Amino acid sequence: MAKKLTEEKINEIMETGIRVFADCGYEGANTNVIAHKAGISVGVLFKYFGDKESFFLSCLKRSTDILEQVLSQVESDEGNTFSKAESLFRAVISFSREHGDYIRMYHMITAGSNKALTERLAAEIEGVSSQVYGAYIARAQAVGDIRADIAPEKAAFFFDNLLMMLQFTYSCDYYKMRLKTYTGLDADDEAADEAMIKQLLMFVDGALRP
Amino acid sequence: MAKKLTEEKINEIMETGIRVFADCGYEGANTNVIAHKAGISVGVLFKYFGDKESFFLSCLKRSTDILEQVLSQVESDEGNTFSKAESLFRAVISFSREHGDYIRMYHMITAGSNKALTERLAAEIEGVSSQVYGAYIARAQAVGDIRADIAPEKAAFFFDNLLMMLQFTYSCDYYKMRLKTYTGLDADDEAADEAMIKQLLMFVDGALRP
Amino acid sequence: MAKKLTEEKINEIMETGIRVFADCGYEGANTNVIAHKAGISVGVLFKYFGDKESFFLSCLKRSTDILEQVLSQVESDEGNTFSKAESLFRAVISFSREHGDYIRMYHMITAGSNKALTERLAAEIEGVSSQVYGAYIARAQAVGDIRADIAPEKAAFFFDNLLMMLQFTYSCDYYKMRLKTYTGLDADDEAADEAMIKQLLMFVDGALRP
Amino acid sequence: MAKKLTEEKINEIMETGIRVFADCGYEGANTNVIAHKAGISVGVLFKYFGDKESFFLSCLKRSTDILEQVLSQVESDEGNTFSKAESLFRAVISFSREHGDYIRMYHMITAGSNKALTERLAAEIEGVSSQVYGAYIARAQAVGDIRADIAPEKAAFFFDNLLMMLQFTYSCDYYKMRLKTYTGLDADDEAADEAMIKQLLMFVDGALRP
DNA sequence: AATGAATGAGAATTCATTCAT
DNA sequence: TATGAATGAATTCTCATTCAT
Repeated sequence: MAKKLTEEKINEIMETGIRVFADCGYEGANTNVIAHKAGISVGVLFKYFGDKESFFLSCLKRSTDILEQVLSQVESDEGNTFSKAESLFRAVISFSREHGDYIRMYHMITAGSNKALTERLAAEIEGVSSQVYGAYIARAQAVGDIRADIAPEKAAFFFDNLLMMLQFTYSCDYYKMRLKTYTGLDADDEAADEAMIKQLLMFVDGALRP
Repeated sequence: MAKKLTEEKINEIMETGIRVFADCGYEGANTNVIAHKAGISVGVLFKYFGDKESFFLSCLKRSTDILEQVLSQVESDEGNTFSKAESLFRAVISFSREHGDYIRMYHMITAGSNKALTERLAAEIEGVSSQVYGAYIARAQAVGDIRADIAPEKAAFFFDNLLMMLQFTYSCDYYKMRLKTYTGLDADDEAADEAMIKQLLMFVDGALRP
Repeated sequence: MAKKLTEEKINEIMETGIRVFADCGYEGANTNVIAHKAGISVGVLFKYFGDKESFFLSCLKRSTDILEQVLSQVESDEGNTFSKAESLFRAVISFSREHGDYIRMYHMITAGSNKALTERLAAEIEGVSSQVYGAYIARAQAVGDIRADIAPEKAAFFFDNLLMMLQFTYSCDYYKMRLKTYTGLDADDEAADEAMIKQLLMFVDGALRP
Repeated sequence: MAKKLTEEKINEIMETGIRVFADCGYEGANTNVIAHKAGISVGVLFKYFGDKESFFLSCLKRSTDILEQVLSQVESDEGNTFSKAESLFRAVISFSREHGDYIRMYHMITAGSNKALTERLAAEIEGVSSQVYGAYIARAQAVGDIRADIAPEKAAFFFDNLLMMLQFTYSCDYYKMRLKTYTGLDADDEAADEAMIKQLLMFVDGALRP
């Protein structure tokens, strides 16, 4: 049986890992369970990924890569500053809903539990979104869509802050609850998205427009 | 050996717990290690706090209580909408620096790994800050300091989102790195706070002022 | 507070111990719980009884002593062989009901769990009933109430065997169940005693009468 | 390491368990010790048997099954009431000698320490011997070998009582001592069996014959 | 190369016993 | 002398990792 694992199978394994890590946390995740759910033997898991930590890092890399890909795509689309913001909001919400595991995984690790991991992480995540949003704000500023009195890199930072919270809000149970408590909106109800997006656009517009 | 633990000692144990939970996560934290670091025997830990989960909940309660206390204090202070915002920013930054463990603990748990815990958590954290910020925005709106076209509860929500990210930024290593990447600022350098606060004030002012 | 424990209090402590040991077994019994139930501090328990094992042995001694006392009393009463047997059966049943803990304690230890204990036990229990029943059978034989073809010590042994099972039957839940399964009788229903005693008398009478 | 345990090995593990449980009682038995004695890792013990209680129940089931098997075999053999009784006595003595652990295990649990276990036990042990002896007595009665004035189920009960004590006598140290004290016989000396069997036969014969 | 059974170090929790008060 | 809080060794059970097949 010299049938090496296909790339597709490897991705499937990581997807399973992402799901389990997101649900159970790093320590709480069980490699035996992950292997079983992925339909492989533990032997393969360890042969291909080394050990639990390396496997986790691989999963994390994959999830941030995919997120980055989606955001870059949106940012590079046509459109003016304002309409692009709307597209970004929509993309973030829909991505967070569909791939909540990725977000939660990212969220979990940025909380900095497990010092050793976080440190080894620094290199791995290279600012997922900072390039994307930095570029977005820079372009907006270039065409005069951004007030001049706020430093563009600060603006990009605050903008990203709002988007990160948007991610959490649409993927983590706790943040869904929090949304409900604050605004009465249900994160799982797509019909409510318009209201959220409209208000957020106004908020950001006010904050950034010259 | 027959001297009952003072309340102070109990608090000290919880502080140790908060630090370790914040560093290692819930599953990653080792009760033997916590007891050792706190200078007590494991027996005491379990006698006073029941089991690991209850101990964790006690630690969490303590950290959120203290945060809430600080925020309420600031919010109830004198001052107009604008100056109060500045006070809040300062308070959040300074609290996050001093009690980073509290924030990281909170951050970690809201990421939602360990489903069982998160659920049992819902009741415990009753929106730490939602009342505080809700009240702040409501009062601001009452005196006409807030634009009318954004729903006040949405405004409070976005406002809180920014403050939560501020907390993370000044307490979690990953977010400090992120701040550096975006803005070049060093979260540990207090001299840099003014710039951050000033820019954030402008951002929020623009977003909310009528 | 130089008030030494009264003998009465010591007995009360042992009674508590007997109850708990009988309910939970030796390893299952918790000295802290026993002390608490007895209304004393663990300190006292260990000061007066040395350690858990010694305390257990004291409890055991007490329970067998009391059993022996009751049986001796009955055996030394007036009456012929036959009526004395009936008195013994009644006494055993009523004692087993009232002081089931004693019997269960005895039962437990004779099962030989906890090797170390059983060995140290040998000396402690000096045949609780062998003297009593030996004497009974000897006397019966002396007056010609016992068939000559069975060796009197064997007869006493089989007789005691039946009485021991009677003890278990009226004190241990498992044996109560067993009685029900076999005969339909309810060990807790005193009205059913007459049937049991009558049948047992006939059985023994047939087995022993010349 | 990847060779699944043979059924034989699994039985060997249970035999070890039976021995240790019989020696130390349920609470006193140490799973690490059992695994070590059985030549396996603790991991295997828990993988195959779930937890300590389940393992105990498995051991108990095995020991009662085997006892029942032996008794049923004897009871279904050829022979009249009297000769069958003799066969039963011989079988019980030899089984108790050979598999003393089984008997002590059974004895221990029927003593009823550890309430929870005893209850869960009720269902497991379905009267090991009551069917066997009930059938034996019923058949004897059918052919007129049993006196009519004792109810057959009572007769079976007393008969079983004597056999249970016979089991204890030939497997538990305490009961061996007791035998010695009463009769001077040595339970470990097979040469002495004839005397015991003969006397017991006479006792039972007198008790039951019409 | 893949499997998955076995391993055993490690973690939570209990409880007999001590000893400062 | 009595107390009962504190101790920490011991116990059950888990799970990352290995390696014989």
